[in-house]
Amino acid sequence: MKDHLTDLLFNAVKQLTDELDQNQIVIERPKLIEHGDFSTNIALVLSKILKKTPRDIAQLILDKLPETTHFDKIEIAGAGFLNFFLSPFSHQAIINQVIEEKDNYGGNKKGKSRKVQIEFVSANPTGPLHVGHGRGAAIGDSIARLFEFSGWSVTREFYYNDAGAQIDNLMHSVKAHCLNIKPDHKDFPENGYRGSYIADIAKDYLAKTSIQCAGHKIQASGDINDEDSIRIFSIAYLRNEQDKDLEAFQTTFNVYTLESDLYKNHQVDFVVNTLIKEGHTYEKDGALWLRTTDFGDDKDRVMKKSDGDFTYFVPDVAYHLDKWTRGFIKVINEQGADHHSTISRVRAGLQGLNKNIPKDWPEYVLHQMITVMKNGAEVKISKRAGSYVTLKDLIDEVGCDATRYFLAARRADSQLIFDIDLAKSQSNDNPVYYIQYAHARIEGVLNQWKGDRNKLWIDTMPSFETQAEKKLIKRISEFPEVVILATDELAPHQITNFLKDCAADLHSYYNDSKFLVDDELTKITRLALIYATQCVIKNGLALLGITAPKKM
RNA sequence: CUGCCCGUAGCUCAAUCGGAUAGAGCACCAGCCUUCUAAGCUGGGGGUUACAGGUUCGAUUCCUGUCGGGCAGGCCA
Repeated sequence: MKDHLTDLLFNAVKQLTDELDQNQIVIERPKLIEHGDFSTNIALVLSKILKKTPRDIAQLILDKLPETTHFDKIEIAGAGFLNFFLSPFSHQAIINQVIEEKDNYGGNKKGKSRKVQIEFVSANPTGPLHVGHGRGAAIGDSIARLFEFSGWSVTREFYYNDAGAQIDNLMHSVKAHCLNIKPDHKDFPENGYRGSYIADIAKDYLAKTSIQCAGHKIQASGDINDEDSIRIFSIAYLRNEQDKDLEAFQTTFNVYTLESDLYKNHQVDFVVNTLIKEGHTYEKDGALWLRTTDFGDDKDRVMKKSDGDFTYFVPDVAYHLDKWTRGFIKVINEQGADHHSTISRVRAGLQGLNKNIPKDWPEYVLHQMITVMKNGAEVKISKRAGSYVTLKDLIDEVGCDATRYFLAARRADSQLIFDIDLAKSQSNDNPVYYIQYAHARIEGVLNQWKGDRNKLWIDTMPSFETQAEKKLIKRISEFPEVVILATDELAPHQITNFLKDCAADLHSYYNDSKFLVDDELTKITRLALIYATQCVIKNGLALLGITAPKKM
């Protein structure tokens, strides 16, 4: 419909001037129903070129537009906007289309089955997942669902930093507990983790428990001096915990990549050697440096420390080379904003490999930090201090659906305040229930009708008269465009906003009109409309990983 | 000090890559259930979009500066 309108306008404008190409024609969806179903500002854009007032130009374009069955009315409004109002013929077509496509309505094939990889959460296995990881999970998983709905072949991936100094830290913390050295003791590792979960790990380790992790059984030796065993057991323990939390959050992954494997398979060595060979490195102060300034960084970075270890971003580069080698032309990394400095380093490292990797590859979505409030005070999240608001706590207290909604409903790049008490007290009138309620209400009506909803279809020209009906039809017709927008912008919150509006339109309609009326034609028409709405809400909620209940 | 993100109703957040009268929810006020789910609807109050300039038909959006918040700038991850 939008494309059709663009064609019509382009052909009309061509008769006035040839100084305009097709992609300059912008079709918008007006906010107010009084402004129609579509509108264009083309006359305002042309006023400078044609040296006429926008309203005069709008009239000229209007005169050149051919007759069409799609629109009832086209009018000039405001400063010179052209507003288009859909005809009953179009209303019928839209509703029937939704009913026909059902679960697929709103999706598209723009991805053409191309591969996209989305990495998110990627928490270090040094503690339970907290609210910040939850935000990453909600946003990352929803982006993945959006890409699937847009016809991409999606791989969801989780990267474990299971090597490096923080893991040693973890091991020493657990070991201290095994030796009965508590966090407040002077011999407890200075940078150790002080959360109570460390004691749990130590207890299970001493009890020689076995843990299921990534399909393998990891058995604790119970030997206090066996640091490797403590390390492996601790990682397995925490990975297992994280997996359970993510499962409860309706989030799954296809691939888990371990940092330690990048060392084992010599991928890190390969990256370092290639960078040396390509002449992007130098030695200084006993360390090996990468000249990232060649690629836009403001400072060169150390790759290999004077003690022989690599800095964290070197395996990151190796990991991304691996992604590239696996054929992912499109890669999206969802991370916390505290990682923003790694972007330039990873990209610089990849450029230095001279493998024709695009400069802006991979793409990043960075979510800002969450401020957690509890009992009117800010909770500082610190793994080392052991203060926590875990994802599990949230799911238990607020519920999976509401938590996912809340965390996905805001732009990633705005800081947000999560008030635990407020979330709990409002759990009953949380916006997500408002949307789910609309879905359940429709289900109730359809059940009482007792007809076969799969045979719902409008085959005579419908007469939708009320504002409520027109608004609702316009809304559901916008869904495919919202999906495209949300996917292009990597912004799931567009879906939550849309659903809230869609539910509001439905509730208004519900209070405005009765559906199960005596007149058969009116009844079928109205039921078809709300059934179509139910499909849209269901599909939208699915993009957010939120359930669509039939009863509430 | 430098770079990135942000600043919108009392509070939490939107605003279709520059559009029409800046919108929702919570909170507050007044109405609506003998009829399909009142977890709902209808109406009302509440704004100099941090501030000052600039660009143009038109700015919450783009540019410059100031103020305020967050995150980075470790041979930590």
